[in-house]
Amino acid sequence: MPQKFVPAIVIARLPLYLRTLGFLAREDKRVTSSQELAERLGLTPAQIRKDLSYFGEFGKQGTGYDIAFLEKQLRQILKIDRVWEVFLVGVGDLGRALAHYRGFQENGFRLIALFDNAPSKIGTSIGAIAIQDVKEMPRVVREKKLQIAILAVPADAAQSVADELVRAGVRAILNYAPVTLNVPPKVKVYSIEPVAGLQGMTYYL
Amino acid sequence: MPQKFVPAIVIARLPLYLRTLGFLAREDKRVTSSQELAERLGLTPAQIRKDLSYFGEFGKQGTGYDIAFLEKQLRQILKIDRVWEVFLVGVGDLGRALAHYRGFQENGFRLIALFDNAPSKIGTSIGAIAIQDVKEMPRVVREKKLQIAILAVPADAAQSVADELVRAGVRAILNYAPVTLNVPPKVKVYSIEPVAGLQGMTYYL
DNA sequence: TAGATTGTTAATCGATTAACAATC
DNA sequence: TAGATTGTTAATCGATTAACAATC
Repeated sequence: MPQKFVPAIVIARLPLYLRTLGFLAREDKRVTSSQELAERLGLTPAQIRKDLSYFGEFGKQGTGYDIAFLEKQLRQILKIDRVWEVFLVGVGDLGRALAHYRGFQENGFRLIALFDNAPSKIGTSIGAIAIQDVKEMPRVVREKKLQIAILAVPADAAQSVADELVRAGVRAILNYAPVTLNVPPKVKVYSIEPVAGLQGMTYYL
Repeated sequence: MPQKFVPAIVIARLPLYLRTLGFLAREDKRVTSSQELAERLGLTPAQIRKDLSYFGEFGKQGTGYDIAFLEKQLRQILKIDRVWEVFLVGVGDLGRALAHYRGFQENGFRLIALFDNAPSKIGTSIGAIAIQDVKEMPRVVREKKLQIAILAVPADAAQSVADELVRAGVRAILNYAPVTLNVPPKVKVYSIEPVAGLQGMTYYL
C-alpha cells in the first residue's frame, strides 16, 4: 500500500489526539466526535477529520469514533504499539532528571543505557542503569540496534555528539541542548526548547 | 507606530535567530548574512530576511547584518532586554530539576517563587527559595505582579491549576504537564512535549 | 424517519520562496 | 566599478476551513 505523503505537522498532532482519547477513555466515554476532540484540543473539527483521513476511515457517520478503536489505530500508525529502547547521552543535572522521569517508560520508551564522558560518573549507576563511557556509545548502539537517542549534553558539545549518534546509526534524537542540530534528512530531531518558548511568549506581554 | 500583525510562527523563530547570533559572536564574527544564518538554522535566506522585515531594516546591502546590533534589536523586539521574574508550580522530581536549571537564570528569567500543595514540602527550600503553599499563589502573584508561570504539576491537576493561574493574572505559562491547556486567548501557553516528540519521530522509523 | 456526524472536495487563507531592483 | 546582499514584491506552495453528499 503506497502511503500518500503525510505532512509532518499532521504527524505531530497525532500524539495529541491520542493523548486526548486517553483522557476521554478515563472518563468512561466509549465514543467521541471530531467536534469533541476539537474542543479539547483547541482545533477545528474539520482539521481533525482531515488529519485522520490521511490514514483511513476510522469513524461512523452519525456516531463518531470508537475511542478504543481509534487509539489502537493511532498507536499503530505512530508505531508506538510496541516498546522502543532509548538511551541517554549526557548525565548532568538535566540528564539525571530525565533518567528518573517516568513518563518515557510509561509511554513505552524504555531507557536502557546512559553515557557520559566524565570519569567521575562512568561506572556509577542511576537506578539499575550503569553510566558508560560515551566512547562506548557507537559500539553499544550498533550492538543493540538502538535508533532513538535522548541528547542532554552541554550546548557546545551537542553538535559533535549528534554527529557521532548519526554515524552510529541513530535515526531519532530528542534534543535537550539549546542548539539547532544539523543532521541528514533521514534523521529526525525533536528539540525541547523551554528558553525559546519563554522568549517567544514575552513578546506578547 | 501601529505594528503590523506578525504571525506567531515568525515570533517563534526569533529566539532561534538570536541564539545563532550568540554562537556567531562567540566565534568572534562581527557580521553575518541571511545566507549564513539560514545555513546554521536549516532555513532559507529569504525566510530570514522576510521574518526580520516585519520589524524593520536591520541589514546593509552588500554587507549583511551587524551581529551585535541585530542581537540587540531582537532582544528589544522579544522584550527580553530586561529580567523577567518567573515562578514555578509543582515541585515534584521534574519541578525540582527545573528549579535547579541554570538556563532560565542565564537567559534573564529569574525564578523567585515555588509553590506546591504537599505539606511535607511546604516550608522547605530549594537553593534560596522557599516552597510555599499553592493556596498562597494568587496572593503572591498579584502582589509581585508576576506574569510568567512554569507549570510542573501532575497531568490531572494541570488544568485546574492553570485556571487558577489565569485568574491570578498570569499571562504566559510554560507548561510541562502532558495536557492541552485551555486558556483564554490573552494567555500564552508554550508546552514542553518530550513524549509527543518521541511519538512523532517513531512514525518515521 | 430525523438528526448527527463522517470523509472529502473545493475554496480560502496563510506561509514560504524566487526573483530582482536598490544600494552598500 | 564589480560583487555581494539586502528588503520587498509577486508567485508558489501548502495547510486550514467551509460546505455538503453520504450514511449511520
